[in-house]
Amino acid sequence: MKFLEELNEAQKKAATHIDGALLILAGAGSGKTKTITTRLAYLLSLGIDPASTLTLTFTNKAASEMKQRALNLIGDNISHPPLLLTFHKFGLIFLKLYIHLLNRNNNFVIIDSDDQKKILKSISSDLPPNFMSKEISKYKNSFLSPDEVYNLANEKVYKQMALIYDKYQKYLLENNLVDFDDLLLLTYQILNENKDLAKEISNKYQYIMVDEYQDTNEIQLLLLKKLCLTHSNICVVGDDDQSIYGFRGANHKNILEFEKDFNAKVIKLELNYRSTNQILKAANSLISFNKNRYDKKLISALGDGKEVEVIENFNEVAEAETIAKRIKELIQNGVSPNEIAVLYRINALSRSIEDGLRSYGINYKLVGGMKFYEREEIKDLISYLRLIVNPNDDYSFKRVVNKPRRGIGKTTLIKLEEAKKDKSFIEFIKEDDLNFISKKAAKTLKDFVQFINFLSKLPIEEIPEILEENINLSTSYKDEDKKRNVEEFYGMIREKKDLTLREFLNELSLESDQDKLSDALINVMTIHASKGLEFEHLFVIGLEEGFFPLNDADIEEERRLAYVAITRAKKELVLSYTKSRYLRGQRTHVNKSRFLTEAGLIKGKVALKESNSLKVGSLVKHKVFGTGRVIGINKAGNKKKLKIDFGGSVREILSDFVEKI
DNA sequence: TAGAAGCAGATTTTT
DNA sequence: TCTGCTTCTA
Repeated sequence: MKFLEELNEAQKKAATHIDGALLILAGAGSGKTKTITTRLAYLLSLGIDPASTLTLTFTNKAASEMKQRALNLIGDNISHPPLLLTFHKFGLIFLKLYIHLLNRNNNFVIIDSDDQKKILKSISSDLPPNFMSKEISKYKNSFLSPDEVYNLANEKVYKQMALIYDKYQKYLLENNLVDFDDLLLLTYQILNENKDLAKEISNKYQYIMVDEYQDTNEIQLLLLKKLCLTHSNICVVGDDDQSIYGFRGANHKNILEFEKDFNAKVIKLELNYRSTNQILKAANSLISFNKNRYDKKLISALGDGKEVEVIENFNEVAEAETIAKRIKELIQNGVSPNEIAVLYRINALSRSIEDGLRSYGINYKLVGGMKFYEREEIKDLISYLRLIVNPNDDYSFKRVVNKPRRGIGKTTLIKLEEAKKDKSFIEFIKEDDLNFISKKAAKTLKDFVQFINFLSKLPIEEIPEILEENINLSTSYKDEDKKRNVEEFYGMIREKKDLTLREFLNELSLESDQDKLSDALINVMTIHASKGLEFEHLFVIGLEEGFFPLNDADIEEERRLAYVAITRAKKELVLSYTKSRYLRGQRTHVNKSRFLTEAGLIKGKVALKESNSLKVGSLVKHKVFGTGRVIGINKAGNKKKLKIDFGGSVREILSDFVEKI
C-alpha cells in the first residue's frame, strides 16, 4: 500500500479509518480529494467488495474525477469499479428500480429547473416563476403537502402558492415527470415507507462516503441516515467554512452537527498545500469573524509568500484597466493564462472587467454562463426527443410545434388547447378532424404528428439524420454558434447508440457542462463558480459594501464566500474596490467592504452588525411544534422573539429555538 | 402570424 | 444597461 505513504499524518489517519462514522474537516487546499480517493483505494485494497461502497458527490465531474484517481491508485486488480455518483443519479437509479412502490411507472422523465419554471408559469402567471420554484422546493424539502402548505398559509400569496403547488404536483403525476427535488425526496419516501427495503439497501452499501458534506440539505441528511440504518460506516468530507449554497437549500448545520448526528470521530486537515501563508493569514483572520463554525486554522506548507494586495480605484473602468494591465504584464512575463483568474460576487460585475480585458487584447473565458444543454437550440432538440419518447408531453409539443416556423401560432394553439380537453395535443390531433382551424394548419399539425410517430420507431443513432433532413433546425438559426451547437448535439446522440432514447434523456438532464479548458485563456467567473478551483494569480473585484457583502441577510454566508474566494489563490492575491460603481444605468458611491478590515488587510474598526435572515413570511421549523410561518418579529433584549403561526396556532418563540427553512 | 416597439425588473445556482 | 416579456401593427 504505497499510496498511503503519500499522505501526511492527519490525512493518513482519515484514509485508514474504516469502521464507524467519520467527519473529515478538510480546509481549503488541504488535499481533500487525495485523502478520500486514497481512502477508497485503501478500502478496496483490504478486499472490501467495490459493490458495497457508495461514494456520493454533487457533480458528475467530481464523481468521475474521484473514480479515476481511486482506480489509478489501486490499479486494475479489482473485479468491478466502485460506485461513485451524484446524489441525484443515485436517486435516479433507485427510482428506476423502486418507483413502482409509489404506484408510478419507471418510464418517468426528469425535468430541469427551466422546465419547472415554464410549467409553473403556465399554472400561474401572476407570481414570479423564480419565487414559485423556490417556494415549492422549500415545501418539498420539508415534506409539506399542498394541503399542509394551505393550512400554514396566513397570507394570500401563500394560499395561492399552496394551490399552485397542488396543480404542479398533479401535472407532474399526470405526465409522469420527476423534478430534481423528487429524485431525492421520492427515494427517501420509498425507503421510509418500506422498512425491509431500507434495511436491504443499507446492508448493500456497507461503506458510504460523501463529498462536500457542507452542501447537503435536509433530505440528503435523512437519506444518509436511511443508508446507515444497519451500520455506521459513513465517512463525510467537507469544510463548514466553504458552505456557500445556503440559498439553494444546503443546510450549513448538517456539517456542524454531523459529529452529534452520527456519533462521529472528527479529523481536521489544516495543512494547506495550495496557498502561501500571507494568503492564508487573510483567510483565517476573515473567517474567524463567523460564529457558527468549527474552530480551525489553515497553515501553509509553502512558506510566507507575497503580501496580499488591496487596490483602490476611482471607478469600475479604472479598476478594469488596472487589473487588465497587471494581467497583461503577468502573461508577458510568461505566466500561463489559465493560472490567472478574476472573480466577483455577482455576474453583473463581469461587464466592466470584460471590457478592460478586451481593450488590452487579453483573451478570457467566462466560466459558468449558459450551460450547453440549457441553450435554446439544445432545449428545442431535447423537446423533440422527449416528444418522441412520450407523445403526451404537451410541454414539449408546445415548444417545438412551431420550430422551425410552420405557421402554427398562438391562436391555433389556444383553439387546440380548448378543444382537446383532457387529451394530450398529439392524441387529439390524431383523432380529431380539426375542422375548427384552417385546412392548412390542420394538415401541418397532422403531418407533424405523423412525423413524430415515424421518428419514434427509429433506433437512436438514426434520429439525428432524419430530424435534420426534415426540420433543418440547424439552418433555421441565424446564429453560427447555434448551428454549431445543434451539430454537436446530433453528434452526442449518435454516440449513444447503446442507450435507449429515454435513458439518454435522463442522463442528459443530470449532466452539467464540462468546460473545455483552454490554456490560452484567463478565467473570469463568479466566486460560486470558482469553488474547487485554484489559480496562481487571483484578482477579486468589487469588494464594496452592497456588492460584497451583497447584503446583510446572511452575512456569515457572505463571509464564507469571501473565504472561498481568497483561498483560491496560490501565490498572488489582489483584492480590489472602487469608490463608485456603475450598475443598471446608475452610478452609486460605494464604501469599501468590511471584509477587507476583517481580513486584516486595511486598518479600521470592525463593525459588528450581525443580523440573521429571518423575516416575516419565512418558513421555520421548531423541534416540537413543527413547521410554521413567521408572522411577526419583536426584540427581546438582544434576542429576537418571533410570532409564529403553526397552521392555526400562533406562538411566540425566541429565534434561537427555530431553524429557518 | 411574425417582427417591432414598449416596459418592468434585475444575487449567487453543483442537480 | 440589458434582457425578456407583453402589446402593437403590417
